[in-house]
Amino acid sequence: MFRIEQKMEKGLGRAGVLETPHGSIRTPAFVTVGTKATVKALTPEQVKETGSQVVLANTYHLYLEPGEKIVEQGGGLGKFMGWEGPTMTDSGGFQVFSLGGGSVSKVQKKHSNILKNVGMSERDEALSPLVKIDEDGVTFKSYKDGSTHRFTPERSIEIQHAIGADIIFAFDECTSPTASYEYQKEAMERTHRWAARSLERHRELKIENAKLKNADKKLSANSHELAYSKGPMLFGIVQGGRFEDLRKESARFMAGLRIDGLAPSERSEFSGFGIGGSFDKEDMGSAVRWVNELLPEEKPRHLLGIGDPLDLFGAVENGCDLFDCVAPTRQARTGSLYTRHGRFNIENAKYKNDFSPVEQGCTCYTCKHFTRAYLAHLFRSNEILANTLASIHNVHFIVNLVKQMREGIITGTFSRLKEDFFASYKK
RNA sequence: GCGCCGGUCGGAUAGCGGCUAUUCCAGGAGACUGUAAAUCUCCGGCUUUCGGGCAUCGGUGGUUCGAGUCCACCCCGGCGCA
Repeated sequence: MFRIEQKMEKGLGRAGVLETPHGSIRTPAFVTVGTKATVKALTPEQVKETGSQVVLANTYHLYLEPGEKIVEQGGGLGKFMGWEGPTMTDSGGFQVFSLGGGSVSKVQKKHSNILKNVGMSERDEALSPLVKIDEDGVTFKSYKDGSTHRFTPERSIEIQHAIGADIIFAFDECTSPTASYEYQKEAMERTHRWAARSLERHRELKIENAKLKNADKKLSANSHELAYSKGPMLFGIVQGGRFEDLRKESARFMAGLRIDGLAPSERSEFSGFGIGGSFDKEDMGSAVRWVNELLPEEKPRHLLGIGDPLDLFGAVENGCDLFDCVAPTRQARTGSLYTRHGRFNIENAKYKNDFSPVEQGCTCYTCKHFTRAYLAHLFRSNEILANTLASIHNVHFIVNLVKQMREGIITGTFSRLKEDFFASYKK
């Protein structure tokens, strides 16, 4: 299922291949985000042309609209959205944070003011308008109409099975970076209990599904195992915030979690791991290392929600295989474009008459056909093509940056790639 | 020439005697890390010792403790009548 092709000589980085029913993913890989079963502003064909191998959608959004049953009836996530490659769904755990009020980034720069307010966050979250957490699960108020909905680990897994992605995630609580140690620990332990429940429900659904298939096709007992082995891969999510002991505790827990069934084939454990929650910008790499040193080497690791170019280097060399992030697409739509010299805002006055491409030498469709002046015009006149062309460039940039890191690992030139990039990329 | 209506930031507007002149657009800049995001924030006259201070509603006078708001005249625009 996951095969390591090449390991870095020093560091935890590795290049591998993750097999899914919808094709293989060559890792490290950037996963393009398509929350509502669409990568905003892009057709699946355009997504493919950026080099994206896999798309991640969101359980909570699809549950609210159009409803997981519709996606299921539509043939599952990939077929429904017209994407032929591998797919993933996030569990909805991130919405515990993002709908939890406040406008705090989950990645914090050290010494930022927000960290000085430690202790307020539990209260903030408790008082938040859209989310309420208890031991059993989370009560959400729909961001669309204010109606109340409830997610438990079991429910999230059921919905994800219905949505039908190749890789799904355990239901977790993504905490705020302002959370105190005490709260972070409490939330992490709850996430561990939810992980066990996610895994158990996942196992049940796979058995049910296998029995259904067997009954249908009158297959032999032997093929029971075959059918059972299909179905989505479930990744557990390591939490623990920015605290080393919690991160390590969480990694050990997730790595060791397994549920025994009646038959050996019914034993269940995670197929891979997500690394979630909040980080300090400055030592994200080491936070990831704490975790990856403890996770089993032979399983893939997905660093959730990280996509800043500089962060990606640190994560790759510390053993992460997959990344997803809304930044390339969101920033594209707000006029912020990546180049190897840094990011710039195409709406700035100086680009009105700049007839060079977004990035010299870039091979993306946008750079091959259009100028900065044209994009600036599209953005200023609010034309929807602006979003498309900008998204094509940004996604292409990030996807190919990670692809270059993969090649760097294979050819032993990762360090030089990193040095060169850090030298030219201005934050 | 007479009558009516109107003149508030680059444009469009709110304001019917009292606090810091409203909002939208355009303009300038910034933010964005598992998407409540084609979103959000800030700026916009002069001056400052960075606490603030001083201006400002076509113009000039006036009434009033206090005027963008009321009055008079003037300037400009629109409409109507000659």
